[in-house]
Amino acid sequence: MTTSVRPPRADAARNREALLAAAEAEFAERGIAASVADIARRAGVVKGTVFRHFATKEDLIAAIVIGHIATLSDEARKLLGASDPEAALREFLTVAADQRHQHNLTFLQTASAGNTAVLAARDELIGYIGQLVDAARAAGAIRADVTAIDVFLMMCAPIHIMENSSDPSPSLWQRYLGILFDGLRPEGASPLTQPAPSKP
Amino acid sequence: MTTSVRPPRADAARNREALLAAAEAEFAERGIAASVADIARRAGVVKGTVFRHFATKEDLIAAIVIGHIATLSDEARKLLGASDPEAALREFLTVAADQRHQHNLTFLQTASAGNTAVLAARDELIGYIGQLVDAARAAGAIRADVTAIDVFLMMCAPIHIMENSSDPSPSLWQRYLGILFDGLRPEGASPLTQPAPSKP
Amino acid sequence: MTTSVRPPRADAARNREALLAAAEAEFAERGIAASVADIARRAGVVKGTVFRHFATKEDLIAAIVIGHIATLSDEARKLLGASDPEAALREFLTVAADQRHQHNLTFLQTASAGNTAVLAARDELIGYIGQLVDAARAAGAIRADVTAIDVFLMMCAPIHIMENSSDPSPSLWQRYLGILFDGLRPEGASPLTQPAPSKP
Amino acid sequence: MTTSVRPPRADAARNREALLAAAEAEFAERGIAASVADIARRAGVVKGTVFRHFATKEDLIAAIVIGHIATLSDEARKLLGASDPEAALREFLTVAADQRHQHNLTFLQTASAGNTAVLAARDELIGYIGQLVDAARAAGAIRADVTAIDVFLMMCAPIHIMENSSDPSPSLWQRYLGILFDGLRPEGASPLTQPAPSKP
DNA sequence: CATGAATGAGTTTTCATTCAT
DNA sequence: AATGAATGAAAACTCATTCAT
Repeated sequence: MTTSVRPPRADAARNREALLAAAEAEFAERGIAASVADIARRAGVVKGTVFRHFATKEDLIAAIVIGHIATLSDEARKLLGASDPEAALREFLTVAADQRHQHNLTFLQTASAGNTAVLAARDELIGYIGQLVDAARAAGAIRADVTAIDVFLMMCAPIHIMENSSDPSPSLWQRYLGILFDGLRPEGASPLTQPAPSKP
Repeated sequence: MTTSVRPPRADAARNREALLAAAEAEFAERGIAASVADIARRAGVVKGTVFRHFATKEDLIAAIVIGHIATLSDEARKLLGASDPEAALREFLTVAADQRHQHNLTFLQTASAGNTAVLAARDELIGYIGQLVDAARAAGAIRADVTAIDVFLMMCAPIHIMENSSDPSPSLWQRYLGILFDGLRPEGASPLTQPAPSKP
Repeated sequence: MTTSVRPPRADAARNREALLAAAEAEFAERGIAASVADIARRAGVVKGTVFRHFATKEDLIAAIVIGHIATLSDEARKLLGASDPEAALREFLTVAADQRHQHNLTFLQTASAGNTAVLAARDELIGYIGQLVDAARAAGAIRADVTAIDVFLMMCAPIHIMENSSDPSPSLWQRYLGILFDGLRPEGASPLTQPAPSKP
Repeated sequence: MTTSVRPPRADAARNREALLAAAEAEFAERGIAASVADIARRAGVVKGTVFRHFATKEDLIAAIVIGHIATLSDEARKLLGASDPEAALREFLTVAADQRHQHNLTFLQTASAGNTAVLAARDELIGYIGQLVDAARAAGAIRADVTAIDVFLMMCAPIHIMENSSDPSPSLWQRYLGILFDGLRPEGASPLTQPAPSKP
């Protein structure tokens, strides 16, 4: 019976959440240089406890990244039934960029690159993106030669572009999302010399 | 006649070049975490020699970045007189992305963000880009609302997009440069909600 | 009853003591140039452990200095109730010089000059010295124009004088303490041109 | 014929003086941590040149110390014929402390302990001090049991005492020279338990 | 004689991770 | 399950000294 009460689990779960939140905050403030010790302190636990929950600093990063990807998957799923497929795709990209911007964590992506759990979450997200893209393409809202993988790969570009600026206005990414989205539309699309990637 | 003066300088200059090359290689392989010790070893010198040439790891990074920016400035200057302004701008973006791709060093940009020498080189480059952009705009090849700073900030986007892929084909960036450039063209351009940044 | 709690603490406390002892020994042998690595080796721990106990080399030095000052404060407090105030002050200066001599650490004083914890301990000590001085002055045993701060500042002088000798006899400092103490006594005291310092 | 002109020597001598001056200034500003490189830069020469003149950093320090000792020897010699032996001794101690204070170099003493050239200069100085002391003792101006070596060893004490203060007034040392000198006078002198050192 | 580049050992400090309690 | 002390490898940077030119 897994329904039997196990109070310690509640504590552990709370610690896990506290750690994820603390880690996000520390990484946002101090970049990849955030230390496990600082994260533990911020979460109100001791260093050893971090490693009980996440075998490795990399695992902790992966858990954060997976959380963000899952949020995006949820968002994409919600948008699947939308009546305007173009608006739905645009909304998804807006939400994705906004999330990346608010949790200034693009660098964590790199740090969790090969992690298999991240890859699985990513593939799930790409599935949802595929459905958004297919609907938009069917509605003539985006060019024919653009794929789900393309959109997934381009998802963070507005934030990356913005990060090249020394002192950007906080919503500057919207400008570049606009330009990018125009590039995705069928009007004025010129043929692409490179084929779409088969794997993300 | 000046070639006969100060032979030791030749050695020092050779070391400097070797260090820059070794540093680029190490940074490309191991990211920003590449250590000065490894760079020294690769260049065949001792750690202390690195610091004789570059007072700080950051200075070394800045020297690399400045080198790349200077190369791009040269390229842009060469393209200023081109007869086809659209092709010239596209060629510049192609060269820029190709350079970034061959020396997988986008992250060094971030690491040298505040460096004043880098800023100066950057501003010079933006000046040249501005001339390319003005010419292209005058020729009706790009949308009216796009500025030199926009182009500068977007320059690395194709590489960043490509880097999100686990196993990209080596010329995948060309695909995204194509999409991006389509976004820069006047056909099908939709109004941008965010104003252009006034400073890079 | 509290002695049975937290055995690991005992280990840590032992390490802390070992580190302080090792640091004193190394500093005595090699001066301020003694390295943290050597101190760790001597204490039988690893370098990292030093920094777990003392965040900084300076903190370690401060801990040593504070320990010595505290010992002197204890000594001074004990002497407060003595029946012969002159003997009490002389005894205090003797103990102080002897301590300084046995742990040849006058230079650590300089190295921990600005440390606030050291300053607090110092001020406490000066308070006790003040009481010894007042009692001695009231008994006519020392000149009227000498203050607690004077005595505190002069405390190490016998050791400094002795250290100027290449090969002193181990109790040579007593000779100079004698001369100094004669200078503090009312007999033959000539007026001082400089006022007493208001702060140590 | 050593009288033949050797212009290069003039340069070398000038460099030597510049180095000594620069070294004194650097040591005064940055303590024993002053680096040979900084000294060279300040003297307007290159690091290698420092080592041509002084085989070792220690040798450079020794040269400075010897210079100061020689100045004191000159001063002592001048005072030998003074009519008031007490005033002469007091003047010598005043000049000595003032010199130590103006060139805040007590720490160099320690760093050049053991150097044979320094020892020789020191012994010469002690000889002159001996004559001053003998004259003062003959005049009844100082206690019978005090020797030249005592005076030599005590010479820097006023400065050391003053250096224990965090923020001393610049002439505070005069206060402690006064107290110390009172200790050297015959009035109120109590017997010393330790014999005078036979060697400095 | 001077130059200044190279050396290499050394410094303090940081940090992810392990492990006894 | 949590604690927090210990580990040990690594990092950036400094400096007195040597030596080819």
